[in-house]
Amino acid sequence: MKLSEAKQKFIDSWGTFGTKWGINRTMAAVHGLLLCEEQAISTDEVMEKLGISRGNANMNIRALIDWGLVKKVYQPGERMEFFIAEKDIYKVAILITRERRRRELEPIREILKEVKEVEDKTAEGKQFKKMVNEIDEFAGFADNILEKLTKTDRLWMLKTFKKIMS
Amino acid sequence: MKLSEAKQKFIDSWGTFGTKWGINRTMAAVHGLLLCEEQAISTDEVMEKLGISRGNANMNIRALIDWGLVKKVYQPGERMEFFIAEKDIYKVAILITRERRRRELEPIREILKEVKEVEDKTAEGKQFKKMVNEIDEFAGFADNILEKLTKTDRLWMLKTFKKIMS
DNA sequence: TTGAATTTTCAATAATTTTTGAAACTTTTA
DNA sequence: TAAAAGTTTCAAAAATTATTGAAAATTCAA
Repeated sequence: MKLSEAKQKFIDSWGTFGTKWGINRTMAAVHGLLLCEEQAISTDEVMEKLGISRGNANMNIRALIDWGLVKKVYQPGERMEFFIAEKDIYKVAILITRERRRRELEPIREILKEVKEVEDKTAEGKQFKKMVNEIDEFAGFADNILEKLTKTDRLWMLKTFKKIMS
Repeated sequence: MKLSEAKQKFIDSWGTFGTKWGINRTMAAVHGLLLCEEQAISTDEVMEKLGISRGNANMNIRALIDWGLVKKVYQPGERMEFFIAEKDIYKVAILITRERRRRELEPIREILKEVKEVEDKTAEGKQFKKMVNEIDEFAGFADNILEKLTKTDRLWMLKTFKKIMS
């Protein structure tokens, strides 16, 4: 396999992978492209390499910046903005996990908290409360782990891994 | 909040939550509904309670069965099929994690394995390989943890939790 | 067997999500 | 300050994904 072919395959797959994680295909493809590029590249290069419009490129680059996965850099003498991806995959994983926790776990916990307060003494009501409580307890468990995981560094992660495996 | 209102809110939110996890809204809503029901219910009840068509109800119930989240049961004297959800939230989490690992992590690892084999001695090629290798190493780390997590039970999970937190 | 009850399939339609591209806006240079 | 260079916005269009509903297939009781 040639390098250009391998890069293409990686970028496409990263895009497809993104869709399964609730991220849109193009955002993930832009991320994949930037992971492949050692140097910062411009919006025009992203547009050209992925064959997408300026608006689309701009929006998805901004989204990646919001997630903390991409940084804006300026080239000396250049007026244009250039972009570079965080390459440390542990940091990438932490950033993604942190954002997903915030966007997915927190909202559901709020809902669970609300519906737990239901006033109902019937058997049906008790069963519902029990079910909701168990989900919330589990969500708390997951939340704690994710918080620890995302507040830490590679070393802690490796240590934890060893602990778990022992 | 009344019980019916709380259930409705829970079901709707579970549906929305699903969309963020790459599951379609209706599949998650059917799951939410079944989590609320102590007894097994029929396709017709699912259709009626969620206001969806027979085809839609059928497809999403089958999908939930594929994931192992729902079981088909027969009521004595009834020809119709009834469905009941797994209520143990730890088991639910394990089933979902197992399925997502299979659908999301495995395919990307296969791609990484392929693109790692690129023949290229240039600096650019080396950098690409290094990047892909790091991702694959991390994916392996995640894979191991998920495998352990999903091959085990609630007790192991709690023990692990304590280990991590200490 | 037969046929009524039930489940499944899938082409057509609807709903949702993504993308485009040009206008508006902002920043920088001359 | 003017205008060129670059960035952002967003309504309309395109693409994708989900849903319907009726026909086909299956199951089961008689």
